[in-house]
Amino acid sequence: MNSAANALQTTDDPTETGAQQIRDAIRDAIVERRLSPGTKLSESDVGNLFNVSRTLARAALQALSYEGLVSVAKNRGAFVAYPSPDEARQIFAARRLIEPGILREAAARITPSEIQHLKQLLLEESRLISERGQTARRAEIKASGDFHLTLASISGNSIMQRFMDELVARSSLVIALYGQSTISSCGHSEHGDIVSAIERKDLDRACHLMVHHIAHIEADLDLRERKGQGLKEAFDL
Amino acid sequence: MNSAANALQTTDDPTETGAQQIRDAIRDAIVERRLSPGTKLSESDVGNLFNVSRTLARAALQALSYEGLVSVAKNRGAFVAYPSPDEARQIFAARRLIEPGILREAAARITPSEIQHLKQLLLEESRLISERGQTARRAEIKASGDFHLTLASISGNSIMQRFMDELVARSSLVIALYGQSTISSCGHSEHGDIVSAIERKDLDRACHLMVHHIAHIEADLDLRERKGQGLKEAFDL
DNA sequence: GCGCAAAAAATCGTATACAATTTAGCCGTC
DNA sequence: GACGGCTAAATTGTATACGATTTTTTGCGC
Repeated sequence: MNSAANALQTTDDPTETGAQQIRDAIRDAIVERRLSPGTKLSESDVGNLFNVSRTLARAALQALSYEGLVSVAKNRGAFVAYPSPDEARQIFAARRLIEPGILREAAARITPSEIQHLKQLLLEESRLISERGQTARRAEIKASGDFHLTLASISGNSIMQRFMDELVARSSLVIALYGQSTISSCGHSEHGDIVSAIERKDLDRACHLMVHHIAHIEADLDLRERKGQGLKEAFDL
Repeated sequence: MNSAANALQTTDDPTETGAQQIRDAIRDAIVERRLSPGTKLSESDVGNLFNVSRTLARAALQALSYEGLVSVAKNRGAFVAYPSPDEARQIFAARRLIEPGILREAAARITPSEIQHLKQLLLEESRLISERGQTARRAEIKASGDFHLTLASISGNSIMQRFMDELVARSSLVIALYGQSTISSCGHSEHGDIVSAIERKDLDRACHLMVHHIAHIEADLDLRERKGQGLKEAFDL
């Protein structure tokens, strides 16, 4: 039995149905960049990988398509989403639109222990940045997103939290595709600045920092149309 | 053959798979309040109603659960969502957070023909308000939401548009549950005011109006906890 | 060798079948 | 008459089966 199948046993939350576990497993793989954009996810393959029927594999893929992490083409199958530059811009535009509002909500109801939790996240992030190895890189990617998701969770609005879940996950895909700087942590210190501003109750400053932080992430992208991977374009430059 | 099954034939978009058509049909029924919150949607019943297998019925119900219009409990089945007062507050909080941003985006790129389109919507809304009959009421509900969705579409961000789709649909459920005033059109004139402000390029004013408009809708709700329909609470008052 | 048509394989869309769980009814006991 | 457990019916969870569509391979003529 392979490791993917084993992974399912580990999270034996009885309230979660099989398809949901598979969905979560694949989502993690996409967000942590173990699955590249454009990778074909055939229903049979996914089913075999997790030792379940195509029925469950299909349900999981459908779910991921609602989140925009997988694109399914009728009669052609499912693929890890390959966001276009325009989609990428929309994702970051949405984040610039949403996150300041979430930040205000979060700052208004944040407790000292939650501030402590945020600082803990920052520490963890720093630790991962200094570490080397692919495992650390993957954990770092996730940790960077977790900062934004934690703020959303503190805001107390589970609907906005779900929207942010989607946007952060899709951002990870975009960065995998169009990111330039090898150091994905370019914005880590900005996280710290935002926490500081929250602590000082300087909401305007915090929002300002947040908007710029998102803009910085986007500025690190090279959002030029790439026609398929490994085409003529790759050679006759 | 019943009318629901016929309804499927009408929208013969070959790109839409069967489950999607059923999903859309049920969604419309929920948004137009032909299905009440809490109604049980058994997979077999849905399948029979649309003359398809449980497979497709299940897929449609799953899809609706991702949109928050249907809640599915493991091993217990699917029900038309019965949003709690807290959920209702979150929905409107999310709209207050999102819609001003969408409005700014939309106003920045709106064309004269799109302004014309918005005014057309307002006229249509007025017409429906003056008409009587349940059909007109349902159309009015949809038209009222369409105003907000059209703004989202003008904003050009398809991700935010999808978020708004969900929020507007769920708002309709909330109003069905907790709405007080018989006249759901209490906020119609506010739509007109917003368009006027957009036309004058007075963005701040438009946003201000929008936030208050949403607040007005929410203020018309009686967000007190109702324990199930037809419980003791209904008698020993 | 290259292009193109037809056959073969792979993959998806949907229906049906069976297992597992929940719900409802029934009956005996207190 | 109310309560608790047992059985049967209904409903969901998952697997398998089959037809339809797409993709790949094959084979032929040029």
